[in-house]
Amino acid sequence: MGLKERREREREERKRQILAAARSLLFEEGLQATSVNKIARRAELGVGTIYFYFAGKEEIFAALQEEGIEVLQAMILRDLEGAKGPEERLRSIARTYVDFSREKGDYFDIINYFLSSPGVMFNEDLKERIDQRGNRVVSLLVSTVEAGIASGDFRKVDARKFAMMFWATLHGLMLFRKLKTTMLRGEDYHALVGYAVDHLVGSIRGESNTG
Amino acid sequence: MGLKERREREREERKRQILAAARSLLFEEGLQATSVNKIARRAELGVGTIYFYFAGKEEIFAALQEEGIEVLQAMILRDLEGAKGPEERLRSIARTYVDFSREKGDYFDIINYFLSSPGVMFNEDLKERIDQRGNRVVSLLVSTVEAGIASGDFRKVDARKFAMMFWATLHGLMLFRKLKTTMLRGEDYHALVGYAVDHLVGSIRGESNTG
Amino acid sequence: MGLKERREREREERKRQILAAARSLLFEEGLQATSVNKIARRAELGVGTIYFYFAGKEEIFAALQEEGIEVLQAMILRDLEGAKGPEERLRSIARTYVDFSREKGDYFDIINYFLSSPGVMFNEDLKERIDQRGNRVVSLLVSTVEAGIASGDFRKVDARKFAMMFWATLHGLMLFRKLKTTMLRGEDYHALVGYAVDHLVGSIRGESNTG
Amino acid sequence: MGLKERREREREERKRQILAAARSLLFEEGLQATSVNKIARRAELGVGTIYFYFAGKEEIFAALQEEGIEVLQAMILRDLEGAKGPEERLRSIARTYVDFSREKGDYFDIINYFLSSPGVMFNEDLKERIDQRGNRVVSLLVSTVEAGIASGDFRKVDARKFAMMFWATLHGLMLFRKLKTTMLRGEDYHALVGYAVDHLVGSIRGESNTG
DNA sequence: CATGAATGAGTATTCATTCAT
DNA sequence: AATGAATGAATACTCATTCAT
Repeated sequence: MGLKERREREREERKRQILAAARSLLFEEGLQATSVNKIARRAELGVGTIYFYFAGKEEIFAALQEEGIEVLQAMILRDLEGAKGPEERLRSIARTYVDFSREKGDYFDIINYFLSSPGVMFNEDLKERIDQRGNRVVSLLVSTVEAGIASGDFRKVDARKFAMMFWATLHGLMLFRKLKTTMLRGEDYHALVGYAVDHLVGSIRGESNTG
Repeated sequence: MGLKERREREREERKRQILAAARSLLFEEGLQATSVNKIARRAELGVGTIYFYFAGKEEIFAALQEEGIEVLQAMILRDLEGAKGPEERLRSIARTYVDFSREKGDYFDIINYFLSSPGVMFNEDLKERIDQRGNRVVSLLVSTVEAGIASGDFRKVDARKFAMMFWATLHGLMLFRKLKTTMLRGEDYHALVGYAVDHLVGSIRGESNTG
Repeated sequence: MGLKERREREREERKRQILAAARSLLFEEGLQATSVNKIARRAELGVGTIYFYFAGKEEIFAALQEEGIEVLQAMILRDLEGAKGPEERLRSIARTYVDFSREKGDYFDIINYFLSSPGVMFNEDLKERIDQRGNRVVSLLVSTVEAGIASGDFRKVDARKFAMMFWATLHGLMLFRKLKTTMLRGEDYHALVGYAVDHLVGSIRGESNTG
Repeated sequence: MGLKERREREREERKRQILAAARSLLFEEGLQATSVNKIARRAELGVGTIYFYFAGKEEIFAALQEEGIEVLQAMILRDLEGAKGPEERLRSIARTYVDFSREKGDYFDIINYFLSSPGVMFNEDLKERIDQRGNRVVSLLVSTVEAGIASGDFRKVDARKFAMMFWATLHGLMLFRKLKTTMLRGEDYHALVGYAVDHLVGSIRGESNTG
């Protein structure tokens, strides 16, 4: 069994090595320019080897997506530290998502890639993992909302549904960043995002706090 | 001058013919599989001819996007007819966007394509046109909100900002449809959308109606 | 006959217009990027019109080559003004060719294009004109040499052959400019050109002057 | 390690195969008509395979240029065998370059292609190799001149600079072959080349021999 | 005279994936 | 377990030229 374990460990090691290559390419050249051949070259591995560890290109990207979600989670947690009170926490998460989409644009792109590509489908394993990681992030939102409800800061909303909606709004707005030069020309994009967050946060504030 | 006019008309005719080919390909094979060569083949035209009428692939897609926005607008207007009152109108628009993203998925995809691809940029003319069409749709949202404010049904919010946020939320949620099999597994996607619309509509309802 | 003349004049006018467009393209985008369609667009003429005035692309380029040769001639004459004595005149011409190849690189390129392309052949008319212009430039060299011979500054060489050789050397050296980063790496290209001119000039200096 | 060696050998084999196809195309259809797709078809290989062995079109051409330089070198060495004395050796090299440009015109063209195309640049490796091969040929000239100087046949000139100039003159004159039907019409091209060689050789002949 | 629509073979290059070794 | 050679369809786009009007 020691053998089996070692095998397993080596396997994980190799996967990490491949992902490191893929990640550096992603950040250096962007999603589109990141091909399997390039990954192999950078990882100093044969192309075939890549396919031994990953079922295909999408799976590598999916792994990168996982990473991205983890990075996002870490950023949220980090920023959450200084945030006092449910409302401030909600705002903090929003702010972090905005930062994430700007500073870790390639991770954001890859998340958006899977969200936007109708064709791409994961296998069950992958689904499971994405599911978990994603939910962990959403959970941060959910529990923030729940905490607010418990403390009376927020109204009794369906915390999970609200969280999903909150995220959808943010994600949509991040895509709208591109409209800065067209539909949002002359308008203040940053103010729009601020408005949306204000509005959504305000929309669940407990009545006692509204007055 | 009759000649010039005829030329112009024929030119428009050809463009329509090319767009028809592009559109049918888009709907049959999807965005990704729609290439300039295929469009030319289907239109029974030389590839060069395509480039005589359109500056490049993106311009064809942009035209298709315009179409998509117009289709969306028409759908919204059609559905709006039966809707009485600002609130019901807002809900109607949301419902229509959901329908649009499902029934005219390829048009939705192409709109999302331009929203999601950081690299792609339009020339000024195109920007202008997209701008106008897009704003026309957003205007439907804006004026609905304004009407609601005027009638006292809605609170005095920034109508345009709220409209953009409303659209962002819907757009984000439409992308989340893909999560049905992962993060939203076991949850009711439809109910989520319903919840979001309810929440947003509720969030601007005039205080008199809230109680 | 007044009509005929007017026709002729208008025809020349149009050709000039086309060449102006071609020339500006040549200098802005280079030889390779200059296509007939682009020329037509810039000249605000139909493509067909271009073909009414020029037999084809090569003919336009040939006309540009003529221009280039004329520019070269003008430069040589201008620079020759200050040059006293046959030897200094010869050096002046050499210097001018070097300047021409650097400052009017696109004209140089087009001359080299016809010199280098084995396939391209002119019609008789064109041949005649190129012939004349080219000879006019070579004549400047020839007569400089002849003057030197007459004055005793130069030995009694075959003036025309020497002139052709002189030009061939210069032209070859201009092409070698590209070797600066390879074969001539670490060597002084400018000094090489200087050496060559010195050597050739020295090689025909009359014995009385050599001492 | 036997495997690695075999791989390497096979790799070289394939490259040779591709170059054979490219070479035969070059000689049959000329430089311009030689495209990567045609090379692939002739080599009975997929296009992608070509790119597996060569970084791109220019690299194939560069390899062909190397070949050409080697062919030239071989020709020079072969012809040099019968040549006695520095002067005769210099003349021999000149004669060979003339023959090379006529008999191996396509190799000459490809050498001229890299000399004439301002845009095309090699990578460092390629530079190095071209550098070496080119210098090997120039060395033949240089050492011939040096031998002449040592023997007192030639004056004490800068051997390398003279050699480069000598080559430049020859190369320029080879390009002028095209002028046979225009500027050199009625003149004896062959005599011009002969004159140039005579002149250049004479120009470095030691004084004792001049009288 | 002038137009400009139409062509379609052509360009270099990329790509994810397979499979025999 | 690992390799890397091979594929070939696919990509967007260009071009000189023709010809009916």
